[in-house]
Amino acid sequence: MTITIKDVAKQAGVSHSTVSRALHGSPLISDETVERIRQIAIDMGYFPSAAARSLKTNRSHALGVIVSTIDDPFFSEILQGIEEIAQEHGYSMLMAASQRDPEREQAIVQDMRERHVDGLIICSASFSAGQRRKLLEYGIPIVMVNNQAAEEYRYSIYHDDVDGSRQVTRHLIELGHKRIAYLGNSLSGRTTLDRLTGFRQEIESARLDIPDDYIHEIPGGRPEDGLAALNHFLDLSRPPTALFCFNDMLAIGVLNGLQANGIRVPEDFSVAGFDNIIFSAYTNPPLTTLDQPKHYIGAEAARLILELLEPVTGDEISEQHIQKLKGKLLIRQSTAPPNEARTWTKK
Amino acid sequence: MTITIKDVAKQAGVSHSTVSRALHGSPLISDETVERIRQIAIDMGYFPSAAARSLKTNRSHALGVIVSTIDDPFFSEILQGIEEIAQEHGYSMLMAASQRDPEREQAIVQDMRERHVDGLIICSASFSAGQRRKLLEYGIPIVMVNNQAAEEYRYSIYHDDVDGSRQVTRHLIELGHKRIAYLGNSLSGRTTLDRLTGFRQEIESARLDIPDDYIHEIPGGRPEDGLAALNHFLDLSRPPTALFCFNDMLAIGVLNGLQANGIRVPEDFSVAGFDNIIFSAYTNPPLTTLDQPKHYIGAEAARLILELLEPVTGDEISEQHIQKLKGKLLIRQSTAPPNEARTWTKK
DNA sequence: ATTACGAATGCACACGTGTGCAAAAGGAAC
DNA sequence: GTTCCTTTTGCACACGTGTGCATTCGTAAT
Repeated sequence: MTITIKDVAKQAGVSHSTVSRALHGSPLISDETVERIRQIAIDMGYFPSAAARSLKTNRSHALGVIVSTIDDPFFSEILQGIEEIAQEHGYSMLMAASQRDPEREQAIVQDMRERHVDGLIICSASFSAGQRRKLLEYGIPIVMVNNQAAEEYRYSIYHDDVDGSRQVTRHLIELGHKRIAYLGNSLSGRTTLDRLTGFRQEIESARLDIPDDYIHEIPGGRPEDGLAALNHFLDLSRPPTALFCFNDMLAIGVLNGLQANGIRVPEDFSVAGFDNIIFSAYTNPPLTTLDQPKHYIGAEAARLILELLEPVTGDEISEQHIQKLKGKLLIRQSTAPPNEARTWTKK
Repeated sequence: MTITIKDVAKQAGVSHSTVSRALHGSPLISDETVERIRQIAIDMGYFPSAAARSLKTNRSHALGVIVSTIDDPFFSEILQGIEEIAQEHGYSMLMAASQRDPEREQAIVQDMRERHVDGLIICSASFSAGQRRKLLEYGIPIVMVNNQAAEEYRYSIYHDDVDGSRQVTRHLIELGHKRIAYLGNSLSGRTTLDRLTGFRQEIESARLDIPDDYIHEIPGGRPEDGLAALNHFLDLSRPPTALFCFNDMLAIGVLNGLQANGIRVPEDFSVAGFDNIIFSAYTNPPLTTLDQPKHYIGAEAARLILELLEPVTGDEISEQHIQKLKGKLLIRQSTAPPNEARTWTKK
């Protein structure tokens, strides 16, 4: 038996409207009645029904979060940032993973609409344009995080991948490397393209000449993918002396493969990653990478969407808010000046 | 303007009840009307309001998931397992992180009640008995995952940590180690105790004698904690030859610290972990650990709670369902026979 | 005593859906 | 045509809240 606002009203000898107002701290109700009703409500163990409230107010006080996959340490940290801010502001988090499957994506969007989430944060590199249109049409505020079509949305938070990539590449060049390769993840859409662009810009401005097969893209971004992709570079007649990986997970796999082949890092070969996930500080050797402010990105996304929902008076909500965050190069021990003499042979 | 069931009814020239029934495939409505109404609903872009439905039916079709922290690769994989099953059955996932903070925990429980989640999965080593009582009293089905008080709940899925721990310890003993230490995480409540128990059982049955300071507990389970804790063991006058860590993250930190001290693994020192998180295959050397079926644990938890909500006819729901899953020892390269002669000195 | 007025409270409806029950419609049998 | 049964549909209420408006009460001013 759920106990409702009416039960409290009966107990207090007032109407249910009075109770409703009292619990909301309406100035229409005298302080003493407010206190009296509050106490009775607590004593009776009353708690409001989110469903009823939502039905009446058209607000769910819930944020939808769509992610491509949960068990990726990169997204995890973003999620953590989102969750903290949401909870702090009394919002709940409805989470779903699309697994890059269009059907799932559609089902999720449908569900978010039915559940009337107040706002939506999408942390997925790719997201169907059709679904996006549906959501906009329906008028639900969306904040995109690190999306490939970031500028096409009104509200978007993303990391400046071009800049980050240039920082890493410049670092490798400054170490003296001339044969630098890039390993991308083709599933990541524009993210990998941006990083490739930054890479190319620096290569070009240093007037280096990079053969086509120094740029290699694979459909995946996990350690095992990096491990498998390493052979492509090692098998080249003139292999690179440094490899810049799309993300840390790939880099971790690469480090592993190099180790297995007896190739010393960084003496014989330099490796750099991107993201600075928690483990990159503990690889052997610790990984040079770009520290992307993941937690902050998540928190900012949450703050932005909340701002859209509850505009602070005086604070103008701009028509468009696109925030581009810059990361910081983190030099650890996986990069060093090149050893021009090839000292290793593939096992 | 949201379009409702009534709008559809008007358009179709029937009453809203007919529409409601048609959309639910009620046998009371003729097939042709069902089809006609379905089509109209689609054309008008109608979609039901979860709030209204939930208010009326007292079911939210949402599962609550409480986790102590999101950005832990161990929990991530469990979450992934839960999400897949939930989505498959048309349930949404309401997620919240307690951060081991009692206040947050209470706020979350309150919120889950208000939102009327149909069932709750709690993946948190510790969970306040008070909150638990509240939830039970309110009649909301709970499945505990890897909780320290697993047997006190009616429904619980957990990993047999004692058994797993024995497998790991036995492995170390069989390698010939006699000076084996255990590094625990005091924040993990019974989980660490179980692993310690398993450890002790094997030590005892092998008639080994372990000094008290070979057992060390710290309040944390991340790489940096393991790194910091390593000194405790290295500073002993008679240090161990093998260290069994509460989890892989600690072990990763330990490996790092050993590396920094120039202590070779596994030649000079053996290290074993627990959980088999994704990175433990890529440490240097790859980590010997206990493979806990994380994804499966999550999926089973979701299946169990769904079974409680939608009992399959004929399938008796037992009064209590406690599932104890066993993991498998995964021998990699971080463990080897001991080197009795101490070959290293702490830096 | 009457009027005026502000403070406090209750009435009644709405939000969008589901469902028991009555009613209507359509045949079929007499 | 009447009766009876089956199939299909509509009426009306309920779920738990929030809120505009009317109402009541108490008090002060006239």
